[in-house]
Amino acid sequence: MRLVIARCSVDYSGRLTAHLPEATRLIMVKADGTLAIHSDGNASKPLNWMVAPNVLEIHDDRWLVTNGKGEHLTIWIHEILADVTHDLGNDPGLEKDGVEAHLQELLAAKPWVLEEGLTLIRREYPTDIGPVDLLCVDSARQTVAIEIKRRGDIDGVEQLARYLERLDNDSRLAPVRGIFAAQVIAPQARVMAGARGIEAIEVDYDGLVEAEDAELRLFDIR
Amino acid sequence: MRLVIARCSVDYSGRLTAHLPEATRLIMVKADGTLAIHSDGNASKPLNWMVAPNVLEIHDDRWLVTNGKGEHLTIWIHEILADVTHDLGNDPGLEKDGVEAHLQELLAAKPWVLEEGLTLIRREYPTDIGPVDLLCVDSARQTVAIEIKRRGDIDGVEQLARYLERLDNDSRLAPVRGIFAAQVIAPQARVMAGARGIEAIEVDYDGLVEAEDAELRLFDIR
DNA sequence: GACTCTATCTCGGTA
DNA sequence: TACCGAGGTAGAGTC
Repeated sequence: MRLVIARCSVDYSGRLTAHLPEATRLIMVKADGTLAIHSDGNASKPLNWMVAPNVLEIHDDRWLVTNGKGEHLTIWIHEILADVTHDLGNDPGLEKDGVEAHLQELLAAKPWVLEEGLTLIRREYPTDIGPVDLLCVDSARQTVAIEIKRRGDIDGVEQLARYLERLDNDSRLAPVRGIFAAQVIAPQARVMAGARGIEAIEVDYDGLVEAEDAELRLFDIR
Repeated sequence: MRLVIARCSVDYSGRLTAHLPEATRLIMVKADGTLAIHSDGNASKPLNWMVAPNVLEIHDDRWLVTNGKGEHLTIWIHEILADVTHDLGNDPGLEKDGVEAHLQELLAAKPWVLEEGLTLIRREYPTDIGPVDLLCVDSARQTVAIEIKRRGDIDGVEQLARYLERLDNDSRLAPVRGIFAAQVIAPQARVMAGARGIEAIEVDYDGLVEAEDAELRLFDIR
């Protein structure tokens, strides 16, 4: 990683056109070629950037960065105040927990947690406006579409309502009812779900994880 | 701005929990307190961060960052390889051009680009759930509500559908039909628009800009 | 301060 | 590769 502190001005042209007047800034160039220009305040995001893959041409008075999509960035270098390079090596990367994907996995494995007798048909059931998180059948053999969110807001309920509208057009599945599952459901989302005849269920994520761990321990004593 | 290169491991807990195994990384601390941890590749975004306002406590073996929302970040410092501070001063900031507002301007000036015979009534026509981008009349004197996006997605179609519902309650305007205009329209949005009787039109932004430039040159020879 | 909407969104997944 | 949805979205504007 190369870190340059420089007085510079910048022009970007691509998805929009933008200009940065002269000031002192940090130019960060990563090993893969990704370049970012940071100021010292007023934003955690860079002022300008160019992601890899790109081509960096370094001239005395300016740096030119171009990519294959017709975007180009010109950094006019007025004065270099510092210029250091460090080899950071490969990064093992971030380990996340507590995201929607994991919640979907847990509920796909045990849909009956949401309602006694639910059986999974498939995850990511495709419709022509996008995939439904889970498609199930209930104990009375009615089709149930399930939308899963970490945080249950109004737009999630609307998303599920749209899926239900599409699925009801499929005579093999209709009539389809909906379940909106989330760790936390906002009051407005609950109201909206009620108005649409959709059941809103809060899920105990930590409880599910614990239950999963307990089951694992049954087979694999550690 | 303080730049530290260090071997470190990181734990974040807040909106999710995440862990970074030990590796060499850049820790960037901006003047306002915003902190970001960058690896050397595979991402333009920081691996972890904490935006201002926050509190940074520096100990020998670890840095603790906390904010008022119950999030906390722990950086375990194993070895510091570099540590420099630069005063960058205030940044004059970015000047942008070419966003949705500009597209709305261009179409307000020439609604007939979307459909022969369209005439503008007004921009940002108010309804009780928010302003419609453009309200027009067509050659048959029917009212037309137009929603403009840079990228046309399903939620934009829904937004326009809600406006149409409101506008149709106004007997001076009804019946009102809708046009959904965007530089690019997603297939799902196209399906949804079809289902709602809304016309979806992709707009050639660059072409409009060129046409505008050409017209300017007619009056103002440069 | 809370809410809404945009974004050079970024990023990861999948067809 | 292109498309699609999620995000610790961030950030700007409005009420």
